[in-house]
Amino acid sequence: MDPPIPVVDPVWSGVRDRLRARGLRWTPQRRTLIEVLAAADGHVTASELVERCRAIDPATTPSTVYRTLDVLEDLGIVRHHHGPEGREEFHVLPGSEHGHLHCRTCGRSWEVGPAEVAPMLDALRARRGFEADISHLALVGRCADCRAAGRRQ
Amino acid sequence: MDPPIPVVDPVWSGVRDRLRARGLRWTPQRRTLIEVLAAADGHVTASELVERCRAIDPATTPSTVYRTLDVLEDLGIVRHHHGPEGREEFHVLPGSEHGHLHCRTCGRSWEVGPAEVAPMLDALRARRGFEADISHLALVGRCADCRAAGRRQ
DNA sequence: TGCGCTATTGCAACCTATTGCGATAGCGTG
DNA sequence: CACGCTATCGCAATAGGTTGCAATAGCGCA
Repeated sequence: MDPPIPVVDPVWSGVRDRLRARGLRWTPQRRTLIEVLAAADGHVTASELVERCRAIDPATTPSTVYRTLDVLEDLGIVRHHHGPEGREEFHVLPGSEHGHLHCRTCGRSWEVGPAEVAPMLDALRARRGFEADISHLALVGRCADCRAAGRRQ
Repeated sequence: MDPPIPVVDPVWSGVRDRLRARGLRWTPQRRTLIEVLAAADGHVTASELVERCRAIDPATTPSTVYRTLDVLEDLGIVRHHHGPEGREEFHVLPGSEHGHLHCRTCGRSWEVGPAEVAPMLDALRARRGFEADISHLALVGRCADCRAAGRRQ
């Protein structure tokens, strides 16, 4: 048993079984990461996750976290996309698929729902047969506030 | 063919003056990078550029290349965006502004012109006031060939 | 419960990219 | 043409991220 995690959320409680069903294993390291992810909200960078895991288990190794994240992405439990600096950012599922807007000037970011990008995705699919993955989409630019304020770069 | 690079292209021949006009300098290291860029076609990663510079001048230092690329981007001579792995890729101007499509399965990439994404950009501008930078756009997904062939990941 | 297969871990080395700093060298000026 | 200001260079150190490999430890099975 694993008492330390009174996981109630069915998404998280099912992870163990989903791993096993694939012949993968449920390890203390993975348990730690799941714990961190369950508490995470919105976007987190990989290094933030490493840090939070270390807060729980100081022995946490970066490589383990990165490899586990790959596994979880395979399972569809997390999604990653590349932030404005090219760093990986993870987004915890469930939740609707969405892309991201990053303001180059102030650094804030927003989510864009499927509806807003659907026309473009449809056009790409129709004209080129290219099926784009919206959850990996990250648009960089300038937000309304920064434009109004005339702020640059 | 390309002889030893008697740069004729006005874009490249003008770089020196554009640098000077800004109080910046024309150095052998920058000349080397310009030479490499002039010969480059399409997209190149930063490390490819470092390597090619080393082929011309073995003493080339990575930091110099990276810093020079920043300067050239300021001048609007190159653009960078983040490839599927999050690595920086540079694109040489001139040429129309465009985004990129990366096939997750086969790794190939294509360019998308302004027309194809304009509707989305317009919608974002109208609804959120967000001015997205198309040249920084990179969409990841699966191309027509891979979809037709039923290839996955 | 004990055994064995093999997924996973942790370490260390490596790669890409960035930054601080003293030394060097463009280039505008006199 | 020499001088001096300062942009740029090269080095070394650092950070984020990845990978190969030997050792460890889940977990299915008898």
